[in-house]
Amino acid sequence: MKPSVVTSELNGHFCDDCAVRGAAVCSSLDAAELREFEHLGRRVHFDSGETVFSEEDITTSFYNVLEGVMRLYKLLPDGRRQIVGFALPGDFLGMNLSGRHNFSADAIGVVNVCQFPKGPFGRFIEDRPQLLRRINELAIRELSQARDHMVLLGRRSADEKVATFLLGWRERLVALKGPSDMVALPMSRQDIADYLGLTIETVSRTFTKLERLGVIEIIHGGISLLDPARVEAMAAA
Amino acid sequence: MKPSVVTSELNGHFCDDCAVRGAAVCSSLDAAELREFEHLGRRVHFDSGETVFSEEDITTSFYNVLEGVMRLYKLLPDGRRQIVGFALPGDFLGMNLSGRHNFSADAIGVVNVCQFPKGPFGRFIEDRPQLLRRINELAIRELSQARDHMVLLGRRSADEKVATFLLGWRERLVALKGPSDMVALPMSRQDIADYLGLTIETVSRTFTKLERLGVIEIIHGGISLLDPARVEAMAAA
DNA sequence: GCAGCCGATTGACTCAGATCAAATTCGGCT
DNA sequence: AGCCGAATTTGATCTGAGTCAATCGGCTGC
Repeated sequence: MKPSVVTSELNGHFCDDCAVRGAAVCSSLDAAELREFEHLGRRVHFDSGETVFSEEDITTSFYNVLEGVMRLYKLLPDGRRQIVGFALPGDFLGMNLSGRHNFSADAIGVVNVCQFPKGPFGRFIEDRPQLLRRINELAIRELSQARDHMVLLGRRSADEKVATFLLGWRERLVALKGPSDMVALPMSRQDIADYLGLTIETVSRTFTKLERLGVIEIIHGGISLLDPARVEAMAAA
Repeated sequence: MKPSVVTSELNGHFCDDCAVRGAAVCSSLDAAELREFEHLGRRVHFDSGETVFSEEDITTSFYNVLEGVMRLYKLLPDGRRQIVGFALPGDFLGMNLSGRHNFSADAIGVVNVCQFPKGPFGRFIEDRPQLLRRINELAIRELSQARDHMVLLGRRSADEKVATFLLGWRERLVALKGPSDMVALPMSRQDIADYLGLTIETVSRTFTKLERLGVIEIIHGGISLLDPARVEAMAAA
C-alpha cells in the first residue's frame, strides 16, 4: 500500500537483458530505436501489496510490466471492488484519454516495471507509427478480452466462472512460462472473487467442489489441473 | 436477420453532408484526405433486425455508423446472450487482431453505415498516423467503457444496473441530439436485460418500480426522467 | 514451542433475482 | 373496428449465490 518506490540503480539501459523485450510494446522497435527508447524509461520495483497507481490519479507515466503480477481494479464508493484484469510481464499500462488512470493497480507479490514518463514517451511515439500500431494492437486485444469477460460476468454461473478463470489463467501462464498443468495462483481468493463477480465463500466452495470431483488438486499457492478436459466441459455452456 | 443489403446509389461521395463527419474517425482527416477517403467507403443500409456482421465471420470491412442503433453481442453455445454494447452514429466497428469479428452486430431499427473494405482502408491508414491515432483513441475510450461495464455486471444490484443504464444511455443521446429528459429506448426489454446481465422480467419490474417511485415515466418507445437526481442516487452505491 | 493472526474453508440460513406461468397491452393487418 | 402475434407486465414460487458465523491451518514473531 505504501508508495515507497525503489529505483534500481542499473537504470534505463540494457533492454538487452529484458525478459519481455520481444513481447511487449518494444517488439515494434528496431535495435537503434530500442537504444534510444531505453533512455526514456527506468526500472522501478514494487513490493507485494504496493500500489503502482490509483484510479483518478493524473497519469504521469506509462508502465511496461517486466516481472510479477498486478491486480487492476475499480472501486465503488461503498467499497465494492471489481478486478478488471491481472497484468503480467509484457502488459502495457497507462493508456487513457482523460489524463487520469481509469483503474487502480497494485502489486501481487514483487513486481518490476519499466516506467516511461508520459511526455517523453508521447513525443517518442509521434514519429514512430509502428509503435503506435503496436500500442493499438495491445488495446484491441484487451478490448476483446474485456468483452469476453463481460460475457462471463453477465451470463455465466459460479462454476463456469471459476472453471473459465482457471483455464484462462493457465493459458496466460503457459504463454509466459511454457506448458504445465500446475497453475500458480499468486492472487488471493478475494482477488479471484472480485475478478469473477463472486464472493470469497463461493470461490472457496467451488474450488473444494472441483477438488472433490477429482478435476483439480488444491496445492499451496495454486492448483494442479488433474482433468483439463472436464474443467473445459464445465467452462463451456 | 437476412443479409439483404441495400446499397445507396448516391454512393461513397459527399462526406460533406455526412452527419457524423466531425465526430467519427473522419474527424482526423483534412479536406483533401476526406475527399480521397470518401471513395474508399460506401453507404450501406440495413433494415430493422438485419445482421451487419456475425461473431467469427472473417472481417472484410470496417464500419462507421452514420444513423441508427446497433446491438453488439456475444452468444454462448447454449444461446445465452450478452450484449457488450450499443453502437450509435459516430461509432467505429470492425477492429480486431484475429481477422475475425469478435462479436455480432445487428440493426435495431433502420441503420445506415459507411462501409470500408478492410484492404484499402488498411492501406489508407498506413501513411496517415493521425487516423491511426484517432482509431487508437476510440479503442481506448471503448476499453474504458468496457471496464466500467464490468463493474456494473460484476458488482451492482439490479436497481443500480437499470438506473446506471438509463443515465448512461441518456448521456449518449444528449451528446448526439442535445439535452432532454426524454430518453428514447429503441432496444427491447430483452436487449436491456442482456446488456445488464439480468432477465427481462427483472428489467420490467425495475422499470415499474421506478415509475411507482415517481422518478421515471414509462412512455412509448422510451422513458421520461422525472427525477434525474433520484435516479443518480440509485445508480451510485 | 506456542500464541496470535490472517487467509481460507465450512456450515446454516437468507434473499435477490431467476424461473415458470398467466394476463395484458400494443402493434400491425385485414 | 376487430383479430392475431409479439412484447411487456405481473404474479407465484424456487434456487444459486450471498450473508453471517464458526472453525481451521499455516506462518510469524516471541
